[in-house]
Amino acid sequence: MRQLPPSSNPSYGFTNSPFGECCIAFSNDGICALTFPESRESAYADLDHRFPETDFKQNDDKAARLAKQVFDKGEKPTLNPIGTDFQLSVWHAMQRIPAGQTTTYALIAEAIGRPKAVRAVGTAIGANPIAFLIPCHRVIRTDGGLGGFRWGLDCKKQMLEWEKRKF
DNA sequence: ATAAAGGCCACCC
DNA sequence: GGGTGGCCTTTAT
Repeated sequence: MRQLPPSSNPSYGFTNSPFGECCIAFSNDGICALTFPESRESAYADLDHRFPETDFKQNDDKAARLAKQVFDKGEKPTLNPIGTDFQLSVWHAMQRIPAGQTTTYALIAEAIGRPKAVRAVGTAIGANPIAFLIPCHRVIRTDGGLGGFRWGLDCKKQMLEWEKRKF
C-alpha cells in the first residue's frame, strides 16, 4: 500500500505558488503529494520517506499546469492520497470544509464518528500528504487558537487570508 | 509486544 | 496565563 505501481507513471515536479515553491507528485491515479518544502533536498526526502519503493520521473511542466489549475482557476484535480483507513477518513472529512471557512479538530472527530479520537485526528491531520488541496489549514483549535501547521503557522495564516480574499 | 510521541480538549489553579 | 490527566493512532524500538 506504500507505493504507486510503475504502470501508473509516477511523476513529480517543482513549480511556484502563492505560498512559495511547491513540490507536486502525481500519477495516472491523481495527485499523491503536495508539499511546500524548505529545499529541494527536503522535498526528495519527504517523497522518499512516503513512497520508499516508488521511482518518480521529473516533470515540471505538468506540475506547473496543475499548479495553475489549482491556484489560478480554483479547480480541484483528482487526488490519490495514500494512508491508513483512519487517516483517509480524516482527510476525506477535511475536504468538505468550504474554502475560506474553518472548523475544529473536535468537529472533525465528531464528523467521522470518533468523537473521542480528537488527539489522533490532530496527528492524522499533521500527516496530510496533500497540503492545501486537503485543506488542513482550515482546521483550528476549539479554543480559537490556530493549532499547528507542518510548514509553520505563518503559512497557515497566509493560506487562510489568501482564500478569504479570493473567494 | 511495548513504549513514546503527537497540529487536542476539559478542567483545575 | 500555566499545568495535568485522559484520549486514540502511528511509528519506532
